[in-house]
Amino acid sequence: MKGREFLINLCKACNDGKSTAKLHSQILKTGFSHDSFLATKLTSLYSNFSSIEQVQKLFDEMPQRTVYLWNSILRAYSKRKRWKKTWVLFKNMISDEKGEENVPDNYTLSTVLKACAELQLLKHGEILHGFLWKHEKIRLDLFVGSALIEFYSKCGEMSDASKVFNEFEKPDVVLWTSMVSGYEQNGYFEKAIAFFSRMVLEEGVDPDRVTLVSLVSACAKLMNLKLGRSVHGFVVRRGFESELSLVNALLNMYAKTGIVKVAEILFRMIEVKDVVTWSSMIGCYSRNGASVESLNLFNEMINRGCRPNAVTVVSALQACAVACDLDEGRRIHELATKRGFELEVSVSTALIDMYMKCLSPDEAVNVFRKMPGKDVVAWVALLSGYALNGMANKSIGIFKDMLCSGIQPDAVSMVKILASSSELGILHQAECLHGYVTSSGFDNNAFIGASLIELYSKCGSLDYAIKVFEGIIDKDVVLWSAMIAGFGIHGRGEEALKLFHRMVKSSAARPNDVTFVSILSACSHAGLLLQGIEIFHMMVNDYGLHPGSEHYGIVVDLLGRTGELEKAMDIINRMPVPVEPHVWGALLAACRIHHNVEIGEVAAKNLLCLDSNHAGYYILLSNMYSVDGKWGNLAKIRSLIKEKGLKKMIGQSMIEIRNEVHSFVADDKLHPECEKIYELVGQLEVILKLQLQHI
DNA sequence: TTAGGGTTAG
Repeated sequence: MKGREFLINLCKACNDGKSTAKLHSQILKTGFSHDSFLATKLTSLYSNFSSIEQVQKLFDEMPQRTVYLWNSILRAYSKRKRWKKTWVLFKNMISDEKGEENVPDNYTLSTVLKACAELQLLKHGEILHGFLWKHEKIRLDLFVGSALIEFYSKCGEMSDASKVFNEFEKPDVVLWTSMVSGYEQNGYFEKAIAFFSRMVLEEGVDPDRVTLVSLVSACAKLMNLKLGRSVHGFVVRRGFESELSLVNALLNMYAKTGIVKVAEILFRMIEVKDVVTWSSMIGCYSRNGASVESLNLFNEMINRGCRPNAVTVVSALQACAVACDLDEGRRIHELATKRGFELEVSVSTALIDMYMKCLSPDEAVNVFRKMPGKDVVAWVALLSGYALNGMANKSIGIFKDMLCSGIQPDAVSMVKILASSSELGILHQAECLHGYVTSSGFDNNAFIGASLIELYSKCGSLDYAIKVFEGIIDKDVVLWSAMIAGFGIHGRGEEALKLFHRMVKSSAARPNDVTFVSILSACSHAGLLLQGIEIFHMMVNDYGLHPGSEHYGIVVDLLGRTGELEKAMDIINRMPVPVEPHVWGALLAACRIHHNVEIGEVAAKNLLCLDSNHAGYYILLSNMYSVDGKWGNLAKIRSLIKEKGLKKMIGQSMIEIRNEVHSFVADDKLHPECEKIYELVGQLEVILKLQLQHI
């Protein structure tokens, strides 16, 4: 048996494909090819160093198939994430006539359960679990236990995962971690944290780096920066800073909670970055509106030789969408095509979103057409994109097509569909969608409720909006804000104020920055100057909120409408946040109304510095000149518009006849064209809504 | 021969 021992030693020395092949030929030469131990060793060596085809070939040639050999081939497929094949092989294993000891053991079960988890084969996994009831020794193996927990949590069955966990008297850190991450991945973030606390405080189990990754992810999802920071401290104390997955999780936590500066410092401190590190930081910038930084980092990543993956591209495309940078978006599209992940659902969807936000709907539609597996997110990106590009009339058709394709909307998509429909203002359509919401059981969703209120408000039916609002018992801040905004857009400022005070006095909801946008603009539209200013002070002094450019814009609008142009100018000069174009725009519009060319020119100058390609602002300025008879200046502006080739999107009118929506350019020909339609349909029931829509 | 983890789209 000397030769066998020699071969076994040779196995230990094998560290690449070449030496494995050499060993294989020696085994064949020395006549040990029937030795099941050597065969298994050889299979796992091939599994490590060669292609799966070679492993399979070797397996097929084996005269005897022991459970060890089966385990080796199952692992070879599982390691390569070939889950379907792993499952099929397992089925072959249990019905194999060549096998002598083909009863699956703990190794087999943990590998196959993983395949069931990845393939979401709940029933199959449950049968395997049933089989284990007769084999306690295997069932209580820690590896099988963690595989079972992972299987149940990937199938969304956390109560079953918990039952498995409770069977273990002394679960190890991996089992505890499997539960923590199971809860985290199924959206039970509080439970994940509670489970972690139990593990550490009650059971005295020392968390390792993997446990901490799941914990940090839960903190990020809950925006629990306090706990997250303390975990960061723990990571540093324990010397886990070199664990990239953990640092990436921390980076992501700061990114998600909007602490960009800290994320930036952490990012620069990471010496060896991987694609996840880069993608997280690029995504951090995109989500926080820093599109220039995001795209610069994307280029830096490529220059440093790190290959972007689909996730990186999605984040970079978001930055293009934020910046309206169509050229850069197209370049990234090309890159995605070259790298072969253009057709991945998330990439295609991000492309649709980018093209739509860069106002190039045709390119978005091209991407959508090419997509192989359109899911609800892709459909909704298209639908919202049309609304954004002033073609909300197409949205409802897309929604119908989506339902016909068997795609069911979720809560987020319902919100988007309602928002797109609100661009049209067709009451009949709103009622249909409301019916759909009710029949699909989305009634109690506060976000959907708020969208319905907005939709009915924009369709002119404030009564329906109030009905929806009063019908929801647990009113949260989103709902209150939506209703206040509803009163606001109807010019019913007093009622908006009344509702705001009711909210403050009689509800648990605390007004946030959005609520203040709603109430301030309600005051502005109704010309309630004093009340508006009072609300603004309340926001700062009573609620400690920091007004953004949007709030300042409304205050400027408020002062501007009532002719307080100097005061408005003063507010702008003292703004602690960057002045965005719309603030100067509000002042310029006010100057036009009140014929103040002097301040108007200051506003225009600043405005055009910030955004020199917005045709609307030039037109606003030229209108101001024409009202005041400054024809020379007017001519200059007009020629500047021509020179720059700027075009203002033309307003359109929509008319719905039966179930068809028709749009017209809103000029003098509008009415005759409408009449034509009337003639066309004769005595048929016409018109639900006629609305001038500025695109 | 075996385990648990980090980035993305509406």
